[in-house]
Amino acid sequence: MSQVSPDAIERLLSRRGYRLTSPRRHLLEVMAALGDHFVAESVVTATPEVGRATVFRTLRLLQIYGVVCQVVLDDGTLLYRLAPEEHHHHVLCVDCGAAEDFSSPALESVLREVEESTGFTVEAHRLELYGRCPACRASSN
Amino acid sequence: MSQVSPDAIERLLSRRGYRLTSPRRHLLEVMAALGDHFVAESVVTATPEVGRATVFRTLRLLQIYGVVCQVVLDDGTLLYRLAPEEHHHHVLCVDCGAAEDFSSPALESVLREVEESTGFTVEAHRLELYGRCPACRASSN
DNA sequence: TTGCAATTGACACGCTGTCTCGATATGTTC
DNA sequence: GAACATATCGAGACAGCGTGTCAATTGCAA
Repeated sequence: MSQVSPDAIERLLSRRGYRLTSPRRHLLEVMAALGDHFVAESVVTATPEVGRATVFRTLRLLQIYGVVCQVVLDDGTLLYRLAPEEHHHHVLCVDCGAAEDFSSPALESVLREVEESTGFTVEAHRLELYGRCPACRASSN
Repeated sequence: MSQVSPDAIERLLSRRGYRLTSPRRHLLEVMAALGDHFVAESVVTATPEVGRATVFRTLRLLQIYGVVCQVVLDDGTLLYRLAPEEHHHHVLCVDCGAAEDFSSPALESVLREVEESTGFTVEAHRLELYGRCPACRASSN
């Protein structure tokens, strides 16, 4: 599950009729460099030459196409993340903030179950796990 | 899975050494009256005699004791909800905003699976489902 | 090269939640 | 039931994160 390359993202956007502007290229690079996951504000400060509004607009655009995904922390804080294309979820370390992706076919049956018992049609979902990564667990003992 | 009564909540707080102040009683009543789920701001405006900070402080306190839970909407908006005591999740209707609780024993095995494959210890999680409730589905056809 | 719609940047605004700090009220003790 | 210690409160300024507006700019198709 590796990260999508900035190049691939540019092709995706241009295929959809979006313009490849220099702010957009710039933002993609910066996000790739920020790595793992980041707060929107880091992107804003890392790109002084790109306007605040543009950062958030781009973030939203990329979210729509699944290039960027949101991560909700324990306390409700939102992080962003250049995401693998497949649908996935996150496990977050509450100590060091490390994040890892996972996908779970078994979750599908949970959804099916809920659809039956509630009568809702489930179209999307969000699953975040909070815990401790191996490294932090080792160092805290 | 019925809502905890304001009375029971008061007993819980007093058992833990918290004071039963009149703002707290008042807030509990208002939240119960707001029902289903609500934005923090509704509580603030519904209780002009209680200060803004107190509303949020109380909300946080109640969250810690599991009396109130957060609901994350599709777009990242936070709602609050007087919650049943057991651990549970939400299904939300993206059309009308209706919310329903559910609990899923099957989710446990998903967590176990993730622990094994990632090496993380999972201590908490958050699962929200977004979809359409029976009523909205019926009316949109 | 030109024309125009998409996009941008600057900046003010808005929403949600927090901090501070002097004033107040609660539960306990005597 | 009065006094005390302190948890809690209210007001209001502040902070973080995101959005709306609108004139200026730019990508790109013709």
